[in-house]
Amino acid sequence: MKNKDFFEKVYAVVRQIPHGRVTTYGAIARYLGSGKSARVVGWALNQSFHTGTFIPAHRVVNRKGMLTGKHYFGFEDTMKQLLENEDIEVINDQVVRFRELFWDPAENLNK
DNA sequence: GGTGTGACAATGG
DNA sequence: GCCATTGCCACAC
Repeated sequence: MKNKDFFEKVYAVVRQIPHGRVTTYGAIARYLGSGKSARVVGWALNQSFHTGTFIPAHRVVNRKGMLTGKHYFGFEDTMKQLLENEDIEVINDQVVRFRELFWDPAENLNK
């Protein structure tokens, strides 16, 4: 098995994020079992664009609920628009009620 | 195979 | 509770 499987898992989890919900890199990392490889999760999303594999990365934010990677969408407004389309309030690149919209894959997907 | 980087997280002050 | 530093894992060069 190649370590690239890690990327596949990341993509799979992000795709399984329900509509109108958001999650954090750390939650995904823990779900994958790495736990401390939260950075790799974000990195995988960045590579996903390069590989052509699109995933709702706008639903994935850091633990602060901030849209750190909005710039990677091409246009900063793109990520914000997508979130607004999901009934998610985004103010100043920050998800409002992020704590309420937080979706933990480890509990919902029940690994 | 070692070094550097990265859309982070946890801990300490 | 916020700011600064450290640790961490995976991938590219």
